Amino acid sequence: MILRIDMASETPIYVQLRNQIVLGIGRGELQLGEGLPTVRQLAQDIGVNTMTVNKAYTALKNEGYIEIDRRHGARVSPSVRLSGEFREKLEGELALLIAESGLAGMEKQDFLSLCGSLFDQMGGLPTAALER
Amino acid sequence: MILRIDMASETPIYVQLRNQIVLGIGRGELQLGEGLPTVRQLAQDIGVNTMTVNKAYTALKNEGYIEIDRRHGARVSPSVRLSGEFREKLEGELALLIAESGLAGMEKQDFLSLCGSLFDQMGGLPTAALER
DNA sequence: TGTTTGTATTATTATATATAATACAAAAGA
DNA sequence: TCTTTTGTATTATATATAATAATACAAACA
Repeated sequence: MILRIDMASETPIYVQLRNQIVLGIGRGELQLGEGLPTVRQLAQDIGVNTMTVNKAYTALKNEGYIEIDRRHGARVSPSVRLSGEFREKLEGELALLIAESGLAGMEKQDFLSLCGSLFDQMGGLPTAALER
Repeated sequence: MILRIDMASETPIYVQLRNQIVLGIGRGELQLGEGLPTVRQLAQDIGVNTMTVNKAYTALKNEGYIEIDRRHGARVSPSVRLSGEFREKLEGELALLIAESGLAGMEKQDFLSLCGSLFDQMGGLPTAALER
């Protein structure tokens, strides 16, 4: 899996790492149960400190995306989580994106089409087979 | 318009202000061309520094949401903008939200319904009348 | 017994955020 | 003209976050 880190971005490196890995799981580029690189390996590959990678891994672990075992390192969690607070976060961020999109001249149907298209690109989702 | 600022949030106050105002414009709570409070007034109302409010206003101005005139203060921009870079930002943030939603067990149709519902709540959008 | 794993610790640097206290130019209105 | 109000600029300070560096440690393996 290819990790794209923008050192000039205002988004912290560990957040970029966390986001890229969530995207990788969602797209199916990272299989459920698959092992992730060690913190030292990944830190060396992208040229950052080990603690920066560790911070991303710790965030992913706390959110339930990965499991960390001192024996095998980090691996994608074989199951998914259903956080109650996630719904509120989702609605808040979606409302802002939709307000911005509408004010930028985007039509409702175009927005929904884009969402549907992006959803279809997620090959690693457990509900992908149930899509109607 | 009611501004909800969470002083304990990790999101900077000026970003919260910026987001709330964008949402207000999108929902129609702030009419196009309507005047915003002065930086001193708003700063006093919510109990923050004037430069914090100024930072939010400057961001909104640079994004094209508001216009600032030393005579009348800040007012909602009567027209909308079509930034080319916005599309990339939108797709990136949407892809991440969709990956998280799918991994949380949310189905595609539920996500699209939520988006449609949020879109309908935006009463201030110039395309609202064209909705099919 | 070494090696590798995630993790903890301590220190340092840089940047972002927010506040405080002023100050200034431009425009409006009395 | 004078005063007020506007956004904005400046300088300083305090705090928090982010990232790095250099180690160190316990747990689990081969």
